[in-house]
Amino acid sequence: MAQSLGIFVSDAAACCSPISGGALDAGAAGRLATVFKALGDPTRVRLVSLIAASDGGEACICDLTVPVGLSQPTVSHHMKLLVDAGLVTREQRGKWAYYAVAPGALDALASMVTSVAAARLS
Amino acid sequence: MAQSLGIFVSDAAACCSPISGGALDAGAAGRLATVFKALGDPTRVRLVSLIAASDGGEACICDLTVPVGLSQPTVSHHMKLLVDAGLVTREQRGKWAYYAVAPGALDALASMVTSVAAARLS
DNA sequence: GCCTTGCATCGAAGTTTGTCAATGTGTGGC
DNA sequence: GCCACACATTGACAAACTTCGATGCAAGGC
Repeated sequence: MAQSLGIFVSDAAACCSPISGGALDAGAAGRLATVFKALGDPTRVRLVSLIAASDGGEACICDLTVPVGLSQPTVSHHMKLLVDAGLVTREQRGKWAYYAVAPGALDALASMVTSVAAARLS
Repeated sequence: MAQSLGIFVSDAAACCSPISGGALDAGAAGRLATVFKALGDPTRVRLVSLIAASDGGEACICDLTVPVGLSQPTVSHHMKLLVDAGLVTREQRGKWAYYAVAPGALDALASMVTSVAAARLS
């Protein structure tokens, strides 16, 4: 699942599904839903937002537990889901693991949403 | 919940949260997550896409059960979630209930996503 | 080598979600 | 009035999700 972002970025580039008359096929819908599901929890929306707004655009787990008010294992679990969805990257530097919003991931998501909306005008 | 769309549209207009240094507050994150959760299922992504791509931009339940391969009560349940999230509108005309993508909902969602991404550059 | 620190993983409990069959509700045609 | 049709609601059940405490693992400091 770690590459779902990669896949849906290229889908956004290809734009609009193959045969089904403008509607997304089951595969594209499934990959899109995976990303939406990753953002379908207030805590994870908060985490992405905190990371994006944080200094240098990156943060470690210890920076995030206090703002969201959850235990370290729980935050770690949420971060894993976000990484698996391709929304966030993880980089280990020494003892710390630095998380950052995956470059282009949110923009790609936004353009997928827009392209579904645009199907209404075709 | 029927007005979560309305709320988050105005949030998009106001753009970017109040105090927390660019990060979304819990309320905004919760409302955003509600919409994402509604799209966090392959079936519902498919339904929105089918409606958006369908003729006239609207469809009734009976048009949707076959493409998604689920029972009528299940599709009806999914549509209720989408309406509650403010992504889809419902209009009863005679025996049929016509569903359409809520005007501006997807665009508002896309711009919310973009604005979170933009927090990284502040 | 040993202890501390930051994070991941495991196992478990409680809640939520997706799905269906069965049933209810309202509209239109006869 | 009665029947057929389109859709919503209810009740039930399995699967998935969220959360935690406990434990494991790797890196750094002494």
